[in-house]
Amino acid sequence: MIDFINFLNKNSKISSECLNELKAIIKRKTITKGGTIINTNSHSKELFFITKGIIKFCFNGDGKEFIMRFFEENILFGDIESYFKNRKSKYEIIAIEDTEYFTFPISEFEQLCLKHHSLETFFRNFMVIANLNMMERVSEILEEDAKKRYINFTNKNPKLLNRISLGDLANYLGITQVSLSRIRANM
Amino acid sequence: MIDFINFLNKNSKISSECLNELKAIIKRKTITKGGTIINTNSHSKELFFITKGIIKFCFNGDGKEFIMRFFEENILFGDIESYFKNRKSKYEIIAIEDTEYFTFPISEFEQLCLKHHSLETFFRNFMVIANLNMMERVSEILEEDAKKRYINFTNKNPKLLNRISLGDLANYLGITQVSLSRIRANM
DNA sequence: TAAAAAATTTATCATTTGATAAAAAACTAC
DNA sequence: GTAGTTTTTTATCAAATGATAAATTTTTTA
Repeated sequence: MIDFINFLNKNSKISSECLNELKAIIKRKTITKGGTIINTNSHSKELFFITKGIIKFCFNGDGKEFIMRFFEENILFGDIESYFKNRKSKYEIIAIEDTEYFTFPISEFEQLCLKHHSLETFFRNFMVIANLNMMERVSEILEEDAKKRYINFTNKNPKLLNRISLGDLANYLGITQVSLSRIRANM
Repeated sequence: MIDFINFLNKNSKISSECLNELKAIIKRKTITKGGTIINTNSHSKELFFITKGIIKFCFNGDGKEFIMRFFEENILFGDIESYFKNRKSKYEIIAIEDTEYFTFPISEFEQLCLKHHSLETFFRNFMVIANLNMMERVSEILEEDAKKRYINFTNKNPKLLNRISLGDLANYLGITQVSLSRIRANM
């Protein structure tokens, strides 16, 4: 649990009392490659912190899969849309490697945020960073064509590259897998 | 200032003491159509709340303009990337109507957040909503072609439509203005 | 290890969008 | 109100990507 605590403390110092209360709501889980952590149409109410493995955070449209983001070790994430809009999940979370993770209910986390100002500050900073990431993703999709986006991804995520299938990468870039294969052939 | 205070109170109740301290850092400003609120390469450190008018939040790539979002009345926003990554702004904020707005420094707002837990909670909720908006934008760009995105925009923003030029809308949708004109011709 | 399954590549044709130029329409300023 | 400016439309051709099918390579499993 050390990694998760370090992650929490990185932005704002969390008291040991708060950490203990956090530990009480955290569960450890594992899932095998290809397994589903949350389903479309489920009501997702948890946050997740991966200690080993990768997942894809994705959704289905007209039979095709689109990937919002990959999450690997030491990142906190969750389907906050489902929780905050109180609706069934549009998204799926699927393990693309055997994955180990911590999970806890957002509602209980929010209760702790109300009690511990420093945790609320952490949560706010966490949302700021999540937002900056999404903004960067929007601006890149608007500005660059698929070839450029592929090159950018390989530069920014050299380590992820070997752990992700071409098809998943294509679904992340927003093009077909055949199209990505063609782009690579013409480089 | 009533509208801004209502906006603040919508998610979490803010004490009158906190509101008074907030009022002390808020300035009222106006800008005429076409005017620039923040420049690329400036160091943006403020949040903004529009009371009248619209702005475009955009950036330039290779001579072309790309629009991340429009902000109209009663929305809080700012170039948080510039502030939180402590770097010169990639983005520009340009008025597309004569615009009146409040503005205050993020750093002083953060100070108040440290002092007033409820304001921190507001800030966190604000970032959650901003993040959900950006996620929705990503998923739409991935899933839909330009024609569908245009139709979606007209459905979701019927009022904005009359206040935005075709060129700006094209820059928001991520296609050329000529392309958008063609799409409309074939409907 | 062999067979089966899955992932990737290659090829062909259709569709969408971009680039460019020019015409038409709408808006602005004097 | 008219000239000038800006915005929008139309047209043509090029480039990028999608859809589909089939071949090839890689991975999985029995």
